[in-house]
Amino acid sequence: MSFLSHLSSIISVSESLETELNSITKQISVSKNQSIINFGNRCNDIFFVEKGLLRGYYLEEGKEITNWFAQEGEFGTSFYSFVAMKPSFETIQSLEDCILTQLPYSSLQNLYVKFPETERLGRIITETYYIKLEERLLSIQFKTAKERYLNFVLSKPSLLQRTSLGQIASYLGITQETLSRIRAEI
Amino acid sequence: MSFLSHLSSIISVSESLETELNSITKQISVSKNQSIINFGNRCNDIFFVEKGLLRGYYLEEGKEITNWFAQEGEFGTSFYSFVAMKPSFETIQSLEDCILTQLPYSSLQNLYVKFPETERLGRIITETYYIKLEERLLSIQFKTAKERYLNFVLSKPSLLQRTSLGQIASYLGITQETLSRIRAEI
DNA sequence: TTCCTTTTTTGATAATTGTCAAAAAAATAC
DNA sequence: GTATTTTTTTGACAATTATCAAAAAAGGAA
Repeated sequence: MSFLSHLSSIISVSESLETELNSITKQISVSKNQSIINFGNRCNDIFFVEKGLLRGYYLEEGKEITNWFAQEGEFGTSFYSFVAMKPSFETIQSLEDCILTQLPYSSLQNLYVKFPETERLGRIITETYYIKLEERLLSIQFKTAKERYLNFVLSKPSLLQRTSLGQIASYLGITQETLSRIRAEI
Repeated sequence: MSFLSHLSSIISVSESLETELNSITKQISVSKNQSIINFGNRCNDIFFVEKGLLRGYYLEEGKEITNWFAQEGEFGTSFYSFVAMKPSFETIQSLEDCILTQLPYSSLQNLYVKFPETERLGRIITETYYIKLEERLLSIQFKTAKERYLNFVLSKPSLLQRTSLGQIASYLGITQETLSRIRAEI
């Protein structure tokens, strides 16, 4: 689903808003395995994935810890950095050749002022992501590694093919070795 | 900090908005150990804690798992239930005698329409809570039980006195016995 | 294809945390 | 103040997951 139709599914997008959105966003192509944002830098943009796959990861004692994946139809950004305009703790990387809709922070802030109905968009999108995050927290807190993996397989089956085991393992909060063993015994 | 001054610290609250807020919210007193929302029911309200302490908890195999605490100046609600208007998975309980500002879902939705600038409030508050949740996720995923407890002591010292060990332990994703041992060795 | 690199699997062992049971301590009620 | 209930601590043991090391498998490049 494209950026505009995604937004249209949440609020009605007037013609003038559509024009404005087209003028402030940019479609960018990113080839596989590029770092779009590096940790330590401010993440000035939010990206909507039209095609491809992004992931955000932290470095924790030299190891890459996947914090999120963003597939087609999802947003990817270093949320803390983007919202607080502080340096990012995470690196955003393309796991495939991507087509992204890029929306800069400042344009979004102006958009909120110029088209107040987009505040609703921002609120609803954030609410949706909050609920997903809460689900994930509970899953990490109270499910076994195996249950979490099975849930991942059910909820994001396509990512199994599109990512590496290590990336999934760290997303689920387990080591790659443990995940490999879990897969062996299923 | 009261509900109104909390909101005023985020956006400028006009006189008419203030009047509206006063008319749609209700100050309620709740004595200690009351269940304000029971799991299985829809959570129709968001509560701002003027005084006292709330917690939200899940029942997981018969055990109470604390999902959040809300102290003075913070909001408490069953977020998923309130936003999605679905039955709540969690129970909200007063841990002390409380004075709460109660804002019903329907009034909030009307407020968003009547005072569009409040969409911004909703967005910013949700963003803030999202960032806190993300921090907590990372802490649970990558910190040891001891590190999480020490971080809790630093970030919410007053809750040590106001809650039980079991409530804190489940909030941190560990058993009460383990937390007791962690405390013994510090 | 063949080599080289990266990813995944497997093995042995250790560390962390959980479970179940009971005792000790603290809080509350009468 | 004493009894009762609740909370916290301690002990013994088990389960889960991590760590370190190495082998096997898979994927890419020339």
